[in-house]
Amino acid sequence: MAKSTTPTKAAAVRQRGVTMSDVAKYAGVSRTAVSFVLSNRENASISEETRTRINDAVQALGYRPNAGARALASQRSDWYGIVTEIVTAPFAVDIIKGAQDQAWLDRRFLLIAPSDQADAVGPNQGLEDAAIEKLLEQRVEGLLYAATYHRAVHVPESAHEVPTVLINCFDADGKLPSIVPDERAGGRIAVERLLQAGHSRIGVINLDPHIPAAVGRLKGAREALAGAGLELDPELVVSGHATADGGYEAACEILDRYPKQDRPTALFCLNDRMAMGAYDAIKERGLTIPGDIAVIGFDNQELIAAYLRPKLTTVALPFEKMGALGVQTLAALTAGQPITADQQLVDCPLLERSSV
Amino acid sequence: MAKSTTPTKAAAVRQRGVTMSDVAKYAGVSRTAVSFVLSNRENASISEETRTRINDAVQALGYRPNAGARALASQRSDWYGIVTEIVTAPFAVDIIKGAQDQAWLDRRFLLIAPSDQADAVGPNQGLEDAAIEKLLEQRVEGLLYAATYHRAVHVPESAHEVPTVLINCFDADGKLPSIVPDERAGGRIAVERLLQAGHSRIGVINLDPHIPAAVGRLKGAREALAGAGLELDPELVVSGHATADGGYEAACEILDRYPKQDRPTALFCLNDRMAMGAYDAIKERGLTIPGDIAVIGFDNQELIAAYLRPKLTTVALPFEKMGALGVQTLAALTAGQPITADQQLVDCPLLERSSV
DNA sequence: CTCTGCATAGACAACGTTGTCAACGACGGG
DNA sequence: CCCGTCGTTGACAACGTTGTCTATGCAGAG
Repeated sequence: MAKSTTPTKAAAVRQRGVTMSDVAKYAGVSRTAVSFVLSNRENASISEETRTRINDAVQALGYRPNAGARALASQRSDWYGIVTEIVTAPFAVDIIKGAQDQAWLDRRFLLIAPSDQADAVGPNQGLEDAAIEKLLEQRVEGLLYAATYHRAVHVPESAHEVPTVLINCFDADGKLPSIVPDERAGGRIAVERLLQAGHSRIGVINLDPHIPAAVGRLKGAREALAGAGLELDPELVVSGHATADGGYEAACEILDRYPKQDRPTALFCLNDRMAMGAYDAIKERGLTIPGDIAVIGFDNQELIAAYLRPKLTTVALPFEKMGALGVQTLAALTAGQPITADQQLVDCPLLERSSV
Repeated sequence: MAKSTTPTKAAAVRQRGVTMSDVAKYAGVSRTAVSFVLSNRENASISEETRTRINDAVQALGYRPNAGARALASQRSDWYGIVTEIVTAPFAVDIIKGAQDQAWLDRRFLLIAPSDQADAVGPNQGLEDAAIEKLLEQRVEGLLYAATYHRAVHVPESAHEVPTVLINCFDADGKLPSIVPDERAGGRIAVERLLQAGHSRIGVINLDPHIPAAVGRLKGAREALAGAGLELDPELVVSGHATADGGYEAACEILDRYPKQDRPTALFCLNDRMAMGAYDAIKERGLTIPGDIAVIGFDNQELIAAYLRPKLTTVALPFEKMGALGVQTLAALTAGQPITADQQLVDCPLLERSSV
């Protein structure tokens, strides 16, 4: 600390560019000494006194190391890049949050670049390549590639030049490590919850049956039923658009198809928006939730799940955790761990609210 | 373009660090020439042939300029920093999206750093300072400072070292330029819409009356009424928590206080979550929307407004636009425009849906 | 009183650019 | 045939670090 001058004042005085030499001069020591102290290298022997003298000088002058110069000289940067369509379609923002927090803990910086992958091949294919190119120009040490919904992706060639980890998606070419939600376990836990509540005839409002989310969640549902000695009645599985309207229609179909005694007593909706529609269908028929029909969702889209009446019990997608794990994995890779195409599954926790 | 070798192959061959000299050697020209072409400086005279030869070499070698070195040498960087609590509380993500898109257009990079401002002074005050510090170490040319909800903020000292623009908040010390939503015009347009639909007795579900959003929106509401020769009945303004429950309670109070003929025929809810609660209160009383009571919201929180039944007419907060405008303003400042504490107001457009 | 080792200094070469300059060969016009 | 211009070159000094190496002053041990 400079004795009486406030740091503010010193900062104001400073004109562009206090360098290491300035610090050295001010402290009356050599540049070498300053460099040693600042990057506290081990093999250096510096007396406690010089050390504090240098630190004081840093404070007094408001010295700020030039990250670019440092990266240039040391051939390392503290940066990771994340390229994601989440910037353009902010459904899974929590991935960024998780990654950002973890990066911050690791004292690293996240450069966020936009992507318009949206659907694999598109008019904006160029944007994504350009984004990665820009990131590589900044000499990021690794890349994170995140999608808004769980699916296979084709990663641009250039991403292979540095360690790359996929989040909420996986490599169609099977070369890169990825981190995805454990859809199967999620499906299982959802249906187990329904079974535990005494339901044995369970309707499923399915997504497009080809996407990984649907495949996994359904598989989990079957496992749960099998565990109770039951089977999934294919007639009770209805697919619909992944929207409230889609859910509404699917629910109508299931509810109207059977006489009361054969009607399912619970609905497993493969996402919360569809559950929202299902709510309407159920209420419209004068039925109550969860009294007549229990409903369980998937995704935990806060604004929906927490505000529906009754509040929706659902399985959460662990976006934040995936983001954090992505950074950790990347850290391991950049530290030299061999790159494999491992897929890490992250748990989807059940959030109990009031619809079961 | 390399004639037959695919760019892929070339890229794979390349081992860390193709430099400008490599390009020069490959193209059989001088480094100077390459530098001229790549930064296409005006005063250079380079023949078309050399130019293409150099570009080809760049392609063939997969040369990628080192952004750090460039910044070091030219004393300029292509980076802006944005520090925001939006990373931690992703309500207004669209600010980031807008800023990112605009930055991309300007061929600039946005470094996004987290903040926990949450409430001005807190245990995490340090995080924000550290974030700005980190950003300055990267030698960003300007800073954007964004909040999740419109309010006054205290910006850390160090932010004054480079041009700084506030988004969705303004400087409590009145020194920095800011970009905020035009709450007043928004309030006016909302109430005008109700008036236009024939309502003259309008209830207002207010936020905490001290926050800028409430002040501005109410003022706008009064102006609209005045324009129609009416006044705002203070009894019809009820404040509540900014939640669905808060809106529910406030709506109950307004609806139950009067006999049918004196009851307001429309509710202006100062945010969508409160409107969501108001919907419940209205429906509970057997009233219809918009038949018996028209409802208009504010914020346009998509997941709510677009999924309520009937869909909610609301005034949108122009997050994306503010983000973009922030970057544009910053560009002007870094280009040398003098820094003033101007506050730019951005329009809040009315989104017509079905609740009026 | 010399030897050893510690704390520091000073020099220098990288790192990959930008930017400025002086200079050169070739070519066309006068 | 000389001169100016065009297209280009090569040299060099920045930029702010890291990293490595040799030198040096000084204290304490033998």
